Formats: sequence, C-alpha cells, structure tokens
Amino acid sequence: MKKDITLPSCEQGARKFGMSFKKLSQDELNILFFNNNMDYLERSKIVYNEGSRIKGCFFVYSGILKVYKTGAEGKEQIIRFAKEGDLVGFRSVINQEVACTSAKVINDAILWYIPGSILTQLIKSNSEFAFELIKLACKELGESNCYLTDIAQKTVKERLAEVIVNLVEDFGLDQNSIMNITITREELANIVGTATESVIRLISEFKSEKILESRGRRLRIIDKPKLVEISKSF
Amino acid sequence: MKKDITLPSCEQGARKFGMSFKKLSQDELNILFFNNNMDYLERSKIVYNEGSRIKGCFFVYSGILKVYKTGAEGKEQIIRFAKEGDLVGFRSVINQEVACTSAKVINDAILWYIPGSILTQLIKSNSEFAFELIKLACKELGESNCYLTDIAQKTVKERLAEVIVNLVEDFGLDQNSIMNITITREELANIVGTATESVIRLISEFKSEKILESRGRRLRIIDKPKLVEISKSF
DNA sequence: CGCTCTTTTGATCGGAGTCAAAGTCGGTGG
DNA sequence: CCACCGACTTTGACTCCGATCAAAAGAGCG
Repeated sequence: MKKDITLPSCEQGARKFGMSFKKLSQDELNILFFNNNMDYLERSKIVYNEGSRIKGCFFVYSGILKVYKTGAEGKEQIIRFAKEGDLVGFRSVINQEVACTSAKVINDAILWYIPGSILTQLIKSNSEFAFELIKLACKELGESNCYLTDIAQKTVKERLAEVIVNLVEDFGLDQNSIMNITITREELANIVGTATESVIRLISEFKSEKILESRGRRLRIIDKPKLVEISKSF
Repeated sequence: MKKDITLPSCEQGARKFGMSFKKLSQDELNILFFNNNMDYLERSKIVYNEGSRIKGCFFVYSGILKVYKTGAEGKEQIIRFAKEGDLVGFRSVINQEVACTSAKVINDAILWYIPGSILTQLIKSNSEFAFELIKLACKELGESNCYLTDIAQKTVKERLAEVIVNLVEDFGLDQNSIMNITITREELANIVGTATESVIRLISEFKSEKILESRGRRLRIIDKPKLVEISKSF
C-alpha cells in the first residue's frame, strides 16, 4: 500500500536546512538543494550501511532514522536517532573513512543527499558554517560521552527510564500522551544495551507501578516525573 | 620531591602544535604560544573539573592526562587519555558550556593553556584549521561510539583485553615490554566500566594464562596477539 | 618506621542474560 | 471478509557473570 506523499520542493528543503545551519547564504543553500538528490524512504529502508564507502551525507527533511552500529554476533547498538533538521553521515565524509555506523528509517522519511565534495567546499569557504559543524560534532560527542558513562554505571532499569524520557523529550507525545516515535521492544533493548526480554519485564514493572501503559507498540506515558526520578540512580 | 624540569620555550610549544595542526601559519602559532600560559603539572593534579566554566582549552606538550566523567555515586568513568600533541577541553569552549568532563594528570605533564577567544578567532579566520578541528571532533566521536557499542555488548574480560591493547598501541612498551603508562587497577576498572576487584581477578587470570606479568603497577605484556584475540568476542 | 593507599583473595548475592514456549498483533492473499 | 503466516511480545525457569562486602597482605611515601 503506497501512501500518496507530496514531495517538497528544493526551496522548502533549503529553507529547512537554513533553520539548522543559520550561517549559509541563499546562494550557498541553493547549491546544496537540487531536485534529483531528494528521496522518500519508508520504514525499515536502509539509508546507508556500516562499512560502505559513502561519498556524501543526508539531511533529514522529515521522518525519523536510527543510527546504529553492528557489534559482535550481529547485535545492533543504536547510537542515536535523527529527525527533521538533522544531518547524518557527515562523520564519514569529513574523515574520509568508510561509514562506521548504519542508518535505517524508523518513521517514513524524506532525505536530501548532500555530496561530500559540496559539504567540504562549503566548510572551507564559509568558516561560520564550519564553526556550526564543529559545534554539532562537539554536541554529539558530549552526548555520546554521557551515554557511555550511563551505560557503564547505571542499571538496566535506570537506563531504560532515561531512554524513554529522552525519546519523549526528542519526539514528544500526541494528544493521548502516546509517544510519537514507533519503536519495537527489541529496538529499545538495542538503545539501552540489554536483552529484549529485560526491556519487556521492566516495561511490565513500569505498567504495574502506573508509570506507563502500553497497547502493542504504543507507549502511553503517565508519570514522566517518576521516570526521571528512576533514571537518576539515587 | 620536586623534579628538576627544563621547561620548553614558546617556539618549541608552537612547533609541537604545528605538528598536530598543520594548517596554521607561523604567525598564527605565535599568537597561541606565549610564556605565561604554560604550566608543569605533576601526577594527580587536576587540569579542570567537570561543571567548571573553563574559558579555554589545553594543549598537551608532554605527559599523559585522563579525561573522565563522574557518574552516579562519584564513580569515575574514564572517557579517554590525552598525550603529547593532543588538545583537551575544546568541546566546552566550542559549545560554551560548562565542562562535562574532568581532566587529571596521570604522567607528569606540560600543558599550554589556549584561551577560548583565540581558538574561536582562529577557527573563524582560518577555515582549513576549522576543518582540522572538525576532523578531530569527528574522530573522537567515532571512537566514543565504538566504545559505547563495546561496553554495551562485550563481556568485562573482552573489554579489559581491548583496553590493554589500546593502551599498548597508544603509549607503547619500554625495552622490557612494560607498558609506558602508569595506571592503577582502579583506573583500569574505570575505563572498562567494572569493579576494581574484577579487573584484579582477570589480570590474575591473564597471568596464569601467560598473557602478561605484573609487579605492582607495572604490567609486562607477553602475548599481545592473544589479548587481541580475546578482545574480539568470538 | 608507621600510616595510608593499593592490591589481592575469598565468600556471597543478585541482576540480567539465555532458552523455551505460548500468546498477540498486523498484514497479505485467497 | 476471514484465515493464515510471520513478526513481535510476553511469561517462566534457570544460570552465571560480575558486583559487593570483608579482611589481609603489600607497596609507596612523608
């Protein structure tokens, strides 16, 4: 069942990019956005694969992606999510290495492909933009380091609570307090760094503590403050 | 017992910095290196503390630092080490946030302080340098993501083997195959993300398997290939 | 030379992983 | 529209890795 999607124009793409990176001129934005480098991808489509040589990066116009690494025994570890306004894959472009992560669509997404050559050219010609990119990389670095500490020191329960809180903050709740991001138990486990069954047991526990409700894959958050409290190991 | 150290000149500092960042002119290097912003710090001295507002970053002229976060219950998680030629603390400067890590001296070190204003000025005036900094941040980001996956998926034994291998590659061995970096069992535990006792038990195990020897804090590596093998969970 | 920090070893306990099996949901095609 | 299939979820039982607590031995330093 193909959905009928109206694809955005280049101007719309450029406008959205301009909201994430404020130091680019209209001319520079126009260079980035031309028609044949935009793509609509449905859930579970791969954007790029770990180990592949990607020559550019992707700007998320809409939708949600997961960025993950495949560890020993093929188990995936989700590193982060990318949503509207985010840039994925630039690390590999900058370092001219093969991708060290994979990216897959979680919520149907519209992506703009940005060739690496154009990106590096912009960095070198516009140092304000370069500064914005440094900031972006440093922000991700800070988050990665934080999560490294959490995963090394907190219990699974604390981490799961934290992950749910983060997802709520990043993607929000609908009018019924149901999380906007669609995520399987297995994916939750792959963020938290635990087994699927452990996530399920803890979610049951949260349910019996009236912290949340679930019907299938839909999670309704009832007591977010309690989750925040749990996430901060006492 | 104060050691007698001959401190390097600004020219020497600038030269070493130029080896790490190749796109700076001599003039630009001279701006970075003036006399009163250099410091000699002994083992266990704090360079900066998590939560403090640092207005600049530090260039490691010599010695070794550990960069760590303090997690719940005060347990430290070592994020990385910095050695000769590395730059620490620039993340906070770039993002203009309080430091989200602490840095402490492991091997007596000579550090050059680089005011944030000068760093950002250089980034904005020299986009090639900006590009080098982006690369640096992206490199650290890639490493952090890798380690995140390892810590989430590998066993303590695998991670300890990996950490030891990394330390050997980064800091080398002396003529007796003894590791150049001085590190306590507790610090090893704080990299691996485990308890001190677990590290001790595993090192005993490695000793009985003739993979390494230890006398006090000195570790002699006998069978590095075996360590590499262990680190790659089968 | 004594004090403190670090290392080592032993014993115990519990969190979380694994395996197995049943139940549920959603989508597809007849 | 309904039946079926595969993917996802749930629950139970069991095991074990690794954390914690305790106590002794060793090393480094003033």
